[in-house]
Amino acid sequence: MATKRAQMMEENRARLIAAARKAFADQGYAAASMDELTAQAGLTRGALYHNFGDKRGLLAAVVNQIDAEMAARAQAVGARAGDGWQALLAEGAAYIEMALEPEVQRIVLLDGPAVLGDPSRWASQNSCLEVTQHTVERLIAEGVLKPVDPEAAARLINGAALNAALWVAASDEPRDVLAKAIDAFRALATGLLAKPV
Amino acid sequence: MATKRAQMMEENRARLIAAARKAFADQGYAAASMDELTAQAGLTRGALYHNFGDKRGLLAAVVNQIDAEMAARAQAVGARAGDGWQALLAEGAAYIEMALEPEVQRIVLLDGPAVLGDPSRWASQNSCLEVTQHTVERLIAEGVLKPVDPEAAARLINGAALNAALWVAASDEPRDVLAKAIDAFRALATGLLAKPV
DNA sequence: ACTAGAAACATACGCGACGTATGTCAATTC
DNA sequence: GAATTGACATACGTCGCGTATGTTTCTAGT
Repeated sequence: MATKRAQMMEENRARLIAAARKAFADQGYAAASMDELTAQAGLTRGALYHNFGDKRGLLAAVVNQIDAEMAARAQAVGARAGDGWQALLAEGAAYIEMALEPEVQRIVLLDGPAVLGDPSRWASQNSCLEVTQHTVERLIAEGVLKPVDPEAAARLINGAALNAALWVAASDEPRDVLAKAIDAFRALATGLLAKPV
Repeated sequence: MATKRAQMMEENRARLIAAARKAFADQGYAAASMDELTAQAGLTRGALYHNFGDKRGLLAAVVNQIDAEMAARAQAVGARAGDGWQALLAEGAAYIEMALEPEVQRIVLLDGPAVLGDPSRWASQNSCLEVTQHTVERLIAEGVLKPVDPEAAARLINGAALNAALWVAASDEPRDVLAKAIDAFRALATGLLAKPV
């Protein structure tokens, strides 16, 4: 069993993170109580401070988990698309749609940057961003995109997408607004094409 | 003098907002103490809760003030540019540069959305966004831009610009990175042109 | 196998901050 | 000129984070 101790610890960490995802998403980071949160996980604050150091540490762990899931989903969507250019558009649309989920929005887009600082400074620096950047790099190498800085392009693309998602989520008619947002996103993205259509 | 009372109240409001701008920018919203903040302004929490209701109300007032200043600056930059298209690019670059200021970044870009929710829901709905949207609408009417949804385009443009600014500010070599960001921004923006260059 | 040590977690406490309820004083109005 | 309104100060209750101390269980060395 390779240390029953470490196994229990990993399980407790997972339960705390799961409870935190729910609490942070439902009430927001500031309003979430560590006592309630840990009780929900069947533990106490002692476990929390031992595993994550402080409240911010717990948020960081939660963000990393969600970020990894998002990156995996975006990559899957991109892989399913035909050529690289379609993949980039598909990934962008995927980000917009993912950002509609309250959990992603509240934790990753609102509280995350405010509490942890700019995402580029995060330890596991934004897997989402890396996926986009890799796609951009490949397309530049293939001559599909203009030779812009890959990181800059990836940042702007993701920034536009995520901001659009906040707008869509806050609107009264998400379906209409989502269509407009994706439409405008595709238009913007064509600005990166080496040979405009 | 039209009521000395109202005059004093307006002055106190201004002093509180000024102290709050400094405190929120320096320490962040969560860490800023209302006691210190009000003392800095030569007042007490009584004045604060009477004028702004709660801590969020004070932040909202601060955000509105900064937002208005930013919009005015962007508009001035845009007016100074030649044609409408150049104005749009200039405004975008102006936003990126404004977002480099710690006050704007911390208060408007990080804490603002986290505490007050999505900017589109803010009472004095984002003057910055309105300026960009008006510019876009004019350019669409003139046939310079593709007929996309103006609000969507404005949101994406601002989102990209502000996100780029966060990146620039967090980087180790802001000058280099700023150039890359503006470069990529201009490339992206050309995607909106009806007749690509 | 037994003991010693450490680590994971629980419990108890202090500190600080927000929001409210009550009090006070100045300005406006009749 | 007196009363009332309202802007602001003061005092208090409550809550939540972080830390310091205690306890129990698992691992390791002999």
